[in-house]
Amino acid sequence: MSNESTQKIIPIDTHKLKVACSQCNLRELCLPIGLSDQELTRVDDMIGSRRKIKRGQNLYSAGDTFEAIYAIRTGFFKTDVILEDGREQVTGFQMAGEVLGMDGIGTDLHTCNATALEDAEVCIIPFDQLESLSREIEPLQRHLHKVLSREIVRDHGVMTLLGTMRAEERLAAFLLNLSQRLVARGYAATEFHLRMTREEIGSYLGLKLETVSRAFSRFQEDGLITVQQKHICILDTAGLKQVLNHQAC
Amino acid sequence: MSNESTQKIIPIDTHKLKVACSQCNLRELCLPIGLSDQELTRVDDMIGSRRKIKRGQNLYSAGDTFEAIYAIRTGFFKTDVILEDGREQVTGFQMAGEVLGMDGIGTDLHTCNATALEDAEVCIIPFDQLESLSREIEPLQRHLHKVLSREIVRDHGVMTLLGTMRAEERLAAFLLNLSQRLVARGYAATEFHLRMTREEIGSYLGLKLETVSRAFSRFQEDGLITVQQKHICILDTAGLKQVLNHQAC
DNA sequence: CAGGCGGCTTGATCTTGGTCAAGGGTAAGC
DNA sequence: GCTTACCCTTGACCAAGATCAAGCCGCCTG
Repeated sequence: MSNESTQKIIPIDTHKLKVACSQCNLRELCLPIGLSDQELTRVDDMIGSRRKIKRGQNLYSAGDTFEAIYAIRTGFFKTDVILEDGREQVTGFQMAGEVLGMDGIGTDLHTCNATALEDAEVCIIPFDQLESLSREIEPLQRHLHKVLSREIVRDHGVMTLLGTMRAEERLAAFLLNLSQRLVARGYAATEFHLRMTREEIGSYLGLKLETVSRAFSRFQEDGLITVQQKHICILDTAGLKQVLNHQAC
Repeated sequence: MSNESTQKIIPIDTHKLKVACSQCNLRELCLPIGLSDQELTRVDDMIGSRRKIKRGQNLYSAGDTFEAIYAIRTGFFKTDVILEDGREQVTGFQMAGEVLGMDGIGTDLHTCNATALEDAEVCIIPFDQLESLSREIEPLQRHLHKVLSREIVRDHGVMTLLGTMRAEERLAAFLLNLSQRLVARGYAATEFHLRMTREEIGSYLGLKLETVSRAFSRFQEDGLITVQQKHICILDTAGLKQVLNHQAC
């Protein structure tokens, strides 16, 4: 993975270094399958550049003019909305292979902040070029629509979580979702480092950080997981799923 | 407005009666502005038929195969997700000029139920035809993307409401949002009939029906609104907005 | 017109999660 | 290596909203 970068001797401007989509191991997450070589080349040409974002920096902020969407190559992000009175709502956590910035299409302004929770790199997908290309490449168009739609469905899931679940159910759902997405990327399902703080988890789940902390402790007491700061091991996936289905009290 | 229909003497099968988009007074809500006559004709051709839905019936249900999205001509809908254990989360209320069904694009299956809360009529927009046409008509493509994106942003708003607001703030936000959307359709801003039950409002807002009822009563005591069953008058819009900004206790 | 039902309101009580506070661990910076 | 700052945990207490319960209103149906 990091072979490429550690072996390089000659200094290269990585911003200009082109890692073609056609070569990217995240391809199946970002692009439709079944594109012809020629079509893939055109996609490669569209994604002209990449951008590195340091931990803590914003990829974009609410109010920025919308020009592109972003495919995450490496790193981990949160998106959030800040209310006038300062309250924060984290609307999602995004990892490699996922797409950021679609909130801006509707108004040509970004409506939320996207912040790197660890050093990250994204592919910049200029949206007008994407629209143009997807008018010509039908599978690309279809894929874009699917990505947009899945975001809507994902949001419905979060609404359901916030509207109907109690604290421990929410955290169980959160851990299981994270685990599942890591598996899809080839990582271990049961052991991982959280990139976000308890407060950010709490904001996402509609809970206070103390409640998140207590729920972690409770899960640990019950033998469902082990917690050491941000290092989580899931010991009993089935048990976590039961927490989810155990509705009410 | 209703001149057209009241003046018709000859009985006509309204299912076959074509009310062209080009003639529809909701056009500016469904379609981009600036289409040429020729383009509008092609859109008219695409939207082949309409469908009436009786109060209480579903336009589509979770699990149905996805084939079309729907533009509401008349009536009022709710969309909801039912969890395995029976819990319901209402994900939105939709009125004339709004678009339903975009949750199905991602998986080719609808992921929620769309239920008419009053007798309704929708325009059926076959999605493959819409994709095809939007590959040719750039403003149509752009518009579709904006509609999808705005749905995402709307969902973020609901997530914020569910994640950070207390009961009375939620209800105030709900009433103001409803009022604003009615105004955009030429209705009175301050007086309207709720089409949904307290329980459905509660599900949408992540509250129990009793809490919704109490919040209504509280607003009435405070002189912000009058409530008679489902008939609402907003007496003090500014006051409701203050409830929203008054954060915490 | 009577009866029944669905939906709404209101009160009393309980529970979950929020709030406030103290203390400890870890990692980054001097 | 020490200090500092951030993050996390845990406890005690509190309050918002859920739950349980009773009764009412208005509408639909027979």
